[in-house]
Amino acid sequence: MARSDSLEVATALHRAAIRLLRAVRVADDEAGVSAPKLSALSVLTFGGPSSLTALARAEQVTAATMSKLVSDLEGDALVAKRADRDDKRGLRIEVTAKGRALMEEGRKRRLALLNTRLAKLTREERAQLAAAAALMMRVSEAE
Amino acid sequence: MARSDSLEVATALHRAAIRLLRAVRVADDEAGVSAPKLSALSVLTFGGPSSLTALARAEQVTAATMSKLVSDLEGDALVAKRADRDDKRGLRIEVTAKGRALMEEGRKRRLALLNTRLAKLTREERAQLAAAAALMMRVSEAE
DNA sequence: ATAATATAATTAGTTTGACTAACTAACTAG
DNA sequence: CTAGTTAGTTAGTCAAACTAATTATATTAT
Repeated sequence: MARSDSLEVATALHRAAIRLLRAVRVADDEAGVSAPKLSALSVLTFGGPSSLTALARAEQVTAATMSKLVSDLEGDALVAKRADRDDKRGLRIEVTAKGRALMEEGRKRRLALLNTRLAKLTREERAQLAAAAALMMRVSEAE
Repeated sequence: MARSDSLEVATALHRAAIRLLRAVRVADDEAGVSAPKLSALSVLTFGGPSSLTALARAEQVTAATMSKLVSDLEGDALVAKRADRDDKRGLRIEVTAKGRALMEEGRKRRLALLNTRLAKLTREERAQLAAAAALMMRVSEAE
């Protein structure tokens, strides 16, 4: 890997991301909540309550897409929608205790699948992946 | 990142992979061929002709899913299906010249989007991402 | 040799998550 | 106060994933 040329890196990362997601989908299916939903729950858990628009932006999807996701989550009592105090158009979406529990559950299931595989890597390789994940987030950010 | 604990790494990678794919989807949409299709084309280009089952396994999807993808690709003349010489049930799926060209085109478009962002990283960081991509492929492999 | 089983690919039908477009309600500037 | 903007929803479409069922061919066992 002498040059670390952008085209190669982009392609390799793209393929690797596709594979990784397909590999963990199995575990996510078992959790009963899909990856996008777990991701949204995770944002709400670690980032706190949020408006729909902000959540959509954080997850890089349209408001319409997020509206549906949140409705589904609400239907399963994993999040609660409350009216914004100041802006009557606005929502304050927050995770419920059940949602938090299920997110942790999902994380654990995902781990159960990935753990065996990550365990085969060295400590250094895992650290490398962790660092790469941070870089990927930066690279994926909007301009 | 003192501990590089598997749960954290798994979660971070998962989220990073989701984000990255959503970020590049924009470019892939422009290419006229979706990420899964480009991925299959890429496998066929670099790995050579393949049966449907083998291709499905390589892409970690069911045969039914791959059958549809390949049919669509065939409809656009990006791949050709030929009967296997030895096994009349089997297919020999190969990329056409058009398919190869389009795959390169897709790669370039993806690059146009990611290039600006990857360019902001240092050479070392890009190398780190390239190495991470290889690790992700290993981690995503079936047992 | 033939019957049973397994494998390759396809088809039908469902689900999920993504999109755009069109809408209502509410806030904000001029 | 009316224009325009912003927040969220709804309807309708599409692609990609799944399972289950079907057809055709191969393989294995009796």
